[in-house]
Amino acid sequence: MTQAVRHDSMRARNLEVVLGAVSRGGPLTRAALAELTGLTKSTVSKLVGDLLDGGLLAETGPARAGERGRPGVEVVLSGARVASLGLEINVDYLAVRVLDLTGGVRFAARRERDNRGSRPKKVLAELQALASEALTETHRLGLEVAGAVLAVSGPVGDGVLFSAPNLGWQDVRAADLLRLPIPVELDNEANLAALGELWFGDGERDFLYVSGEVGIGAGLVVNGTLFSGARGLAGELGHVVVAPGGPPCRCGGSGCLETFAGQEALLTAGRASSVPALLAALSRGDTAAAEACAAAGRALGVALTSAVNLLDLDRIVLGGVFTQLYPWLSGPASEVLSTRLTGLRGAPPVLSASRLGGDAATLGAAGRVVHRVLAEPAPFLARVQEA
Amino acid sequence: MTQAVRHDSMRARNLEVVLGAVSRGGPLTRAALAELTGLTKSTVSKLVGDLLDGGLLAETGPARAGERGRPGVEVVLSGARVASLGLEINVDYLAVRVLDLTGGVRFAARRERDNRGSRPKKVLAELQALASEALTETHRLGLEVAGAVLAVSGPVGDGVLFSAPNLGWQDVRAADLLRLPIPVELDNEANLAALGELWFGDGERDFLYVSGEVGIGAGLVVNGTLFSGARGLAGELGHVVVAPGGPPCRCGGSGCLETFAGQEALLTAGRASSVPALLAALSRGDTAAAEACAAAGRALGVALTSAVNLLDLDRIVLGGVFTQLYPWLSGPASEVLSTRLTGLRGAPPVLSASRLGGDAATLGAAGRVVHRVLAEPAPFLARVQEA
DNA sequence: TTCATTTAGTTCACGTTGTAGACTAAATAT
DNA sequence: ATATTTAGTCTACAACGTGAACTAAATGAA
Repeated sequence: MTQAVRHDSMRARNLEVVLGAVSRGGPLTRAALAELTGLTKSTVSKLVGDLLDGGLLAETGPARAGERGRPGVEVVLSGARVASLGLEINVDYLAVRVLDLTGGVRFAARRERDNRGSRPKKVLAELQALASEALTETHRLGLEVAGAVLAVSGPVGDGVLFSAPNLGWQDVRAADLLRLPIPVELDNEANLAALGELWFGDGERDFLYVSGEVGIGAGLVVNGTLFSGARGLAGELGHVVVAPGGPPCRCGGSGCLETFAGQEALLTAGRASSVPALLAALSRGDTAAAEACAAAGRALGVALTSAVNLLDLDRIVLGGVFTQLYPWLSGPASEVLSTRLTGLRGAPPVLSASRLGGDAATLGAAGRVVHRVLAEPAPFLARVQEA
Repeated sequence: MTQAVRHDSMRARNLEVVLGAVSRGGPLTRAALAELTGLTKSTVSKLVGDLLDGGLLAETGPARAGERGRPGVEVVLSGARVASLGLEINVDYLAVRVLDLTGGVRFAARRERDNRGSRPKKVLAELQALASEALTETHRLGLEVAGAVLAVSGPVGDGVLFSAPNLGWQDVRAADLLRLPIPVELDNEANLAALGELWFGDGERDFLYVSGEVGIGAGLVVNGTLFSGARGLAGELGHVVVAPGGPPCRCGGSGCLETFAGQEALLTAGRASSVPALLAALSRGDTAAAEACAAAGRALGVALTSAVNLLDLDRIVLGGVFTQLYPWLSGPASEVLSTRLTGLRGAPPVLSASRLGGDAATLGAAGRVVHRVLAEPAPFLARVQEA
């Protein structure tokens, strides 16, 4: 149900509106903000004053426009008070990243480490060490950490990682195993990478991010918001049916996308022992490797056709190993998309490789906390006033 | 961007909250509303007073609770002021329905008519006559018509019906061809039927409505809201790929769901000349007809598997001709769903037949106008105060 | 029958918040 | 120097929700 509005929530909302406008619209003067939000200059002045006091905004000095009239003083997001922590567990590394409110990276670390088959407890202990390091550094910088989000690859619901095909884990409450002084939230890597791409990459308001790892996941962004379905399990692109009579899949079905374009299938077909080996083979012109990628690309094209028909996408970003394999995958995939989709909807969706690569997930994870602060700045201001 | 809140929009929002609470929570006293919304009794009293004056709420007399204390006066939605018009163009009929704010049917008419191949102008002229009749009757009842929505089967965007496979139409601005004294909005039949099922049938907060007509469309409801994708073209279930090498499809691809479970495919495989003929054959135990339905059911199961994996559905409602074919389709379809989905997500989604049948679309169309009034009652109240 | 008790709804002085316009500040143009 | 233009602040004011006191209307016990 929509919440009733009272005076305090009216104020909270307006603070949010001003902060949001600044975060989207770069440096803005109070006058410009009044114009943008529809609030009066005096109200905007008060709101901006509170946000400045709270350390969420900062003045950048006079805006020298060279035009007539008194130049306005521009305000921008301030990175001086609030920070957020993004964490990621991947097959072969652990990663941490601290962002300030402006989206600036304040700390980043990555520990290369083969997590395949390691027990959750052990991996999370190591991650906790890394996170503590990040927190110490953040406090040293005088920043207050507003929250943390942990990215794992596999379906997540209600704080539980149901399965992680790359790690061999099942039903792990990963965030609860971390002992940190701030609350940690758990989410799917594909979803968070999609958000990373939205906020820091070339994602527009609407696109699908495809994460090719051992399994294949996807994060869907519609209207600038993540779509996660009824129970948060949306985006299982890997088990979209590509050929009903195809190879059996670990999900119990057969002919899922994963059986054609999952890492295992790719390496087997390409006769390579690892992704780097596959890439090496590709760059020296190995035909088996190239044909393996082409086949995977065609399967991906079929699965994406279904996705586009259901979800009305006009942009698809390929991430994970697909980013590196992009030159060999994208041709066959977009050919399938064109022939199957142009009939009904004019132009087929645009395919592109992720620009952020492996950083997308931690950026999205930390970014989610940043955006939560931007969406609800009131508590941070109240705390200041108490002091 | 989120809009800034001012005194008038605060009031508008609170009116909306109270009205929404009444529309969901049946008859409620002012005291109960205060409890529910978190507003004080005095505020609720004022808001309810305005809504009563505006004719959107009505008092039902004292709530005889038999308990101690003064009994509260319950208020309910009032059907006495505002009405809405739902229109539908189907292959073999035109339909009109008028609902009041309470969801009560005030007028309904259906003109049986074979629209296959008729020119848009002609069909819409007939529909306009039907709609005018409905409007006259509505005015006679003293109701003010807040708006109208027209349902057509085929993808719709920006007021244009891009293609209607059942009618043979292309790129028709159907709503603009109607000359009515109220604005008419155009939307997809599957989407509107999904909303009809949500508001008047057994749709819960999350489900997929599948509309089996000549083409196969779908309407997705998530969290009580219609999901329509970036450009409003989501839900093209008919062109989800079921078998990449399958029969060619009018969309340019091959092996789409429509080539297995579309009306044409069904009738050819079942050796029947029409849907009634197919049903007759089925009920007398014709094996070709039964096998045709089973095959369609399996194909539907495959397409729905992809949809569930992408969208995280736990409930699917079959509408259109699939409602009548349900007994012969549902077994094979849900068998495919179970074997392909139980591995990853425990229980497979629940399949059911639409309870509203052919009424879903007009109900959803008119219901959408009703819900718009409930979501924004302020203009109706202002108009009263002017008088 | 009477009166205490309980719950519903209204009234009104008050607090919070945004508004409008006057006013001050700081730049450019003439 | 002075007019003009735009930015930002200040202040009286209005809109709206709040909260406590108050009235209304029921039940239950003496």
